[in-house]
Amino acid sequence: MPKVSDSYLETKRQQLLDAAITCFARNGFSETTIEDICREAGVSHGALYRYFPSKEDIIEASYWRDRETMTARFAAAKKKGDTRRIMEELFELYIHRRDQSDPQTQMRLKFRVQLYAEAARNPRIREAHYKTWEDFLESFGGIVRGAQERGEISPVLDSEMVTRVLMALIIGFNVQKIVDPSLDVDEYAKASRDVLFGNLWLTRKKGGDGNR
Amino acid sequence: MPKVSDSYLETKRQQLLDAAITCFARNGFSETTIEDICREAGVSHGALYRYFPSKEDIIEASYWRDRETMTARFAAAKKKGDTRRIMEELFELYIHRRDQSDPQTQMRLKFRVQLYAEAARNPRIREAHYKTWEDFLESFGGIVRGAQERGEISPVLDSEMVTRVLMALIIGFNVQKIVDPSLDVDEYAKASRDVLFGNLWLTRKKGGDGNR
Amino acid sequence: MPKVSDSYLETKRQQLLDAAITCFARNGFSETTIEDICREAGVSHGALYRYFPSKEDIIEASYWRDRETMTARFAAAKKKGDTRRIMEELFELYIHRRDQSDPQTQMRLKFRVQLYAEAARNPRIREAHYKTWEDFLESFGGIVRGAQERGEISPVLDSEMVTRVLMALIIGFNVQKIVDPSLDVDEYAKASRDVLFGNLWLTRKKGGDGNR
Amino acid sequence: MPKVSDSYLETKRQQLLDAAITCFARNGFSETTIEDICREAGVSHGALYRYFPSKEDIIEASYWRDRETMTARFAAAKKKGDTRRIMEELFELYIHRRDQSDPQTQMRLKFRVQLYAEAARNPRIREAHYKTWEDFLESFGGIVRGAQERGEISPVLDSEMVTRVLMALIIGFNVQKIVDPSLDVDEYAKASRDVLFGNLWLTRKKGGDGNR
DNA sequence: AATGAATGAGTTTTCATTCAT
DNA sequence: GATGAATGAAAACTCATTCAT
Repeated sequence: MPKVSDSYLETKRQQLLDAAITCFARNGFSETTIEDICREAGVSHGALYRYFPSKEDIIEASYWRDRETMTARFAAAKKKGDTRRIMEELFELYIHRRDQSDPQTQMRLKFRVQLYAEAARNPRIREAHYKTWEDFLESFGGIVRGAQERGEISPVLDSEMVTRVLMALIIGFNVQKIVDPSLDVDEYAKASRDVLFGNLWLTRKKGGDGNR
Repeated sequence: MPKVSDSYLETKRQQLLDAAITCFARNGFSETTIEDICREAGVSHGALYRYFPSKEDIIEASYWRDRETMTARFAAAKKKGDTRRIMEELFELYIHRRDQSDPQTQMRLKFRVQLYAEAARNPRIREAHYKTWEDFLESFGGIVRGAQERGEISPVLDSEMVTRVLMALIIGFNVQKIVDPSLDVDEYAKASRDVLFGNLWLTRKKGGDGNR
Repeated sequence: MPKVSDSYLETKRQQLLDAAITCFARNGFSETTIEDICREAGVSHGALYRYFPSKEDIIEASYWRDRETMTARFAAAKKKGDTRRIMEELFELYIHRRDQSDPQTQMRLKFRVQLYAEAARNPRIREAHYKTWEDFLESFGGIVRGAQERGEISPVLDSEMVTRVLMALIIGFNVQKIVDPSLDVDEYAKASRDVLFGNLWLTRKKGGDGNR
Repeated sequence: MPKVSDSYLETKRQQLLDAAITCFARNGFSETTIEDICREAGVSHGALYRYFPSKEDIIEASYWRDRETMTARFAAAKKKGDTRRIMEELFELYIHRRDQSDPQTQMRLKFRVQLYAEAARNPRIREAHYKTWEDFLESFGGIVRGAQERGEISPVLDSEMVTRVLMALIIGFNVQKIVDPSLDVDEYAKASRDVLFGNLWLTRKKGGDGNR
């Protein structure tokens, strides 16, 4: 038996995880069987167990596999110019505005909604998620704080909470897109920007209330 | 036992649904067994099948049971004064600001996140959700349109999309609260209001961009 | 609570048995639920258990209920004139030639086929059946023996076996009628009589072989 | 275990069917559990479901498995010489005269009686049975018609109905043998032949009645 | 390394029977 | 006497995991 190269093993592992993500997105974690994943990946039962010791581990590994994509995108976005541009860029990236019609994109959105639910009952996933979001809050919060220091963003606002609002806009889009796939990403993005950039209200009576 | 009153049967049915919602919130739909629900409700599984023909039906009925609470709250909120008040009120209601520490509230939030995931794979739940949200978009959209006519809200904004942004803020809070239960509802609500009421940016350069 | 009359109880019992026979004929013993019988009879679960201690007892009682009909018919047939007439009469009666199109008749045939199968696994039913057929073999065997003494039927034949052949013609019709409901009872009866009365073969070469 | 040969799988399937037939013969279709079959075959119930998708399918497959034996025997019998010989041969074969004491034979008879009952409520089994018997009626009916053309059998008789009478003698024996296992196959076969070959009645007065 | 046959714990569901009212 | 709510044992079937080849 020849020892196969590590890269071969790694590639196969990634393929299995991609198959798993596809299945999990389609049918949720619990309703996806090992059989489903093997069929999707075109391997046998036994083979899968050489790469992952249990279904539980596949679920967790699929989380990290998906996260790779996300963090890579964020790192790229951070290099963009000013805060407003970064915010727009991020939004752009996370709701996949440019490739909304791509089935892969739809699938990823579904996968993430499954993750939200899984986080509610699976401590490992919850903790992983927690860590990821903590990092994001820290990282993006820093950008907000920079903007506050430069006098662009109101200093009375909590930078973490502002980040959370941005995240909510992304998460909330994902969920709504699943319930109504006809939801137009561009229209949503436009309305989100209008709200974020203060173009919602014409009148400003009692406008300061919220901040005091 | 002999023939009992209809109200007894109805009460029992509601108790079973409440037990089901508790279990579903705790462990998701698929990972909750009929046995779990019966244990929670303190009945035998044979008894449960007198009230619901299948697990699938319990899932759907639990959706409608939860929806009752939501729509009742919304109807009450609508009676409030001006648009801004309604918006605040709604937000207040849906993120349960007043009873955040109540275990029931936490449980309901979890239940709804499970529903989002279930909607992604269960057509019945997706359609029910779709209908509910369609009604809400229509209803709250009307309030926004009223505000636009009165010159409070910018007429260039799409009333439905504004509603969707509001919904996203609620949904996104739910999801984040689950991953990080220490997330403070008041701080989040304050940041959300600031964003909604245009207090995010101090500078207004290129302020019209968002609407172009 | 007034004591109801015995005849009321007896009538109700018979009604329950008739409902049971209908259900058993339709779906077999095992596949018929107590619920089915109660629905057919229009009574509640609990009521049925006042009349029969268990499903097993209903099965056995249904056997005896059906047997009543059969023995009554046989007693009547026996009074007919000569052997050949009795044989024809019997045949007539058991395959219900006169009321073949009656749904009740079809149902009874089906019920009896279920009984044959039940006898194979249920000692109580097998023994009851055994006793009934033993009586019939004895009774009809006597008629055959009478005919043998009078020189009508060949004395070398075993009277019991001749009876068994007659029974086989009846049982075999029942079974075939179930598999093919279009099977015509008159044509079958005619062919049976032809065979019984020796009109099958024109040639009689080696005719004595069978008796050797 | 790795991929095993197709013949291994086929053999195992046949073993499972033979185990199923044994159980069905012993206890009927409905009263036989999957567990019973697995115990009889010495496999786990998980294994059984690799070969058959449902109990329903096992029932149907057991029908075809049993039919193989029957049709093989009939094909052999058909090669025998003249009609009378074929008729005797067939009779011989179907009532298993030569191996009456073999437990396997007893079991097969019981299995067939269960099939008769199952045909009454299971359309798949009824239709399969119908087809099998239709083929037999056609095939054996041809032999009868041949004998009629050669002047051996009365031309006024319907060849199909004559076949049905023969089938009834076989079916009726099966059923009676189950209720009374001491029923002697040789004595029954002898009486049957006597009847078939016209040795029942000595007197022929009114002998033609049956045919008019 | 891969295969897929086998296992058995666990799931949903049914149903005969009991018994409080 | 009748009702029907409740029980719980048992059934069919699924599926993660193991392991012989």
